[in-house]
Amino acid sequence: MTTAFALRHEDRFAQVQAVNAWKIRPTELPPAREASPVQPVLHFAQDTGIFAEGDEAVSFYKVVSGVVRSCKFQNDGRRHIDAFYMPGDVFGFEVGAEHELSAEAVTGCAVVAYPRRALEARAGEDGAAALQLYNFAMRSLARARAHSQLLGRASAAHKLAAFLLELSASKPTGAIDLVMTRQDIADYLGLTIETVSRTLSLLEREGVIRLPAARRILVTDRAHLQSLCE
Amino acid sequence: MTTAFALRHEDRFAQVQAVNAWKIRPTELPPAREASPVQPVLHFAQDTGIFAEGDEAVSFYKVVSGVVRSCKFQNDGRRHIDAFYMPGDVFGFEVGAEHELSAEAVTGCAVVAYPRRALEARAGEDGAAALQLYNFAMRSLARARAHSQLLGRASAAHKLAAFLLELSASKPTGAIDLVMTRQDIADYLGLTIETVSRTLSLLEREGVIRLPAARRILVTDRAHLQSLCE
DNA sequence: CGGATTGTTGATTACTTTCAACAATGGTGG
DNA sequence: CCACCATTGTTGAAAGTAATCAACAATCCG
Repeated sequence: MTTAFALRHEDRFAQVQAVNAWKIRPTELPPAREASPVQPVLHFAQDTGIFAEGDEAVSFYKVVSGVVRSCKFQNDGRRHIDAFYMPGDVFGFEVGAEHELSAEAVTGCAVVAYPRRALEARAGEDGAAALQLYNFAMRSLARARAHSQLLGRASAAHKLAAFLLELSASKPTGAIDLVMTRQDIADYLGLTIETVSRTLSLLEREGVIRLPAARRILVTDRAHLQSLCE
Repeated sequence: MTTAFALRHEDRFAQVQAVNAWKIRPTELPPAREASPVQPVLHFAQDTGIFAEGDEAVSFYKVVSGVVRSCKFQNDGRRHIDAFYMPGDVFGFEVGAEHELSAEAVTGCAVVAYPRRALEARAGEDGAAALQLYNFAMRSLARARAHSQLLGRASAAHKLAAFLLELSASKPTGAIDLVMTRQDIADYLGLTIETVSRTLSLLEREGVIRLPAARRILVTDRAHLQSLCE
């Protein structure tokens, strides 16, 4: 067990290092003009880091296109995914000077960086801006609470059902195109990839979903899925 | 299983109802003067509700003395405890108009209520006040993230170790006086009371802690406790 | 077409929950 | 002050669920 974890940790670490070597660092970009209402759009290739744990938290980010994950690598080699951010979502909020989580591009994606110092300075003068900042933080808080409740929930089927409902919320057709791997889902739900895979297969056998391809899920019985979340 | 859950749910529900019948509701107090820098202190007896899920979120609260828990009752009868709040902590933040969680007095306690409307209005004018509000929200966010990571962690021993370290952080002597029940701890960590009890006994047998009384824990080997959290 | 990555499935093991009984504690009234 | 009862906590045995180990299938890329 220890060996396996250690190996996984080393693998992951090596991977992260490799990624960092060629990732586009926002801190390497010319500083944004503080007064400019339009911020530059940054592009990140799939599986590249946007910022890493311990980096100075110089900016907030808004997803323009693609999907971002924020995650924490624990010393036992496990990875905890805190959240997936979809277009429109804001991420990278921090209390202190440094990022406590890493953010990585799940798919190729475009994000806008908002310089934190400028934003917080402006909030000190402009109340409306301050309230907006506050509201973004509150939204993150609501999501974090919901995630805690999801992780505290008992069964794997519950977790998967809640996750699928979250993903399909914006898709009335019930067709979900997963952009994340099984490992991503597992790390988000506190499960293993095997359990994720098995549970999806189980849901398919029960007629709740269909899996025409590994990355495509059709929700055929949303009511049943909802009943699993109760 | 369903029956057991249903029963538990009914029991809990009845209990909450009974509690609500005689709890002191902040909304029943005369409205605080908006300009007043000193807010009234509210007192709550042990196990009484401070606010309930669905209540209009009229105030934020700061703990003066005692301990508060915020929790959510799920439809399967389980209770999820989102956080414990100690003196100095602020709770009751909400994005929307209603509380998404309930807050209850773990011990007899005193809290100060800050009228939300007045505070948010003031934040619109006074940038410093707005930033303070923002910082409180951010601190809640950091805690919620840490809690997610705790719940995502695998073993019961890990969870208990992290919980004990959290509690003993402010106690250099290593003596913890628990104010919460095993059920509270279980609902906070996503475990059952039996597992909490067994795991504590296990930690005692391993010489990491001592349990001179049910509600008293002595941390005898903090390093070992920390190694369990990695 | 290989080779690597990603995903699925089976068998076994380990851990937590459940069910059950009992012990300890604390408050109340005789 | 003590006996009693309710609440809270502990422990054991059995059952259930997810993790682990392992093999294999499918997919994607160069």
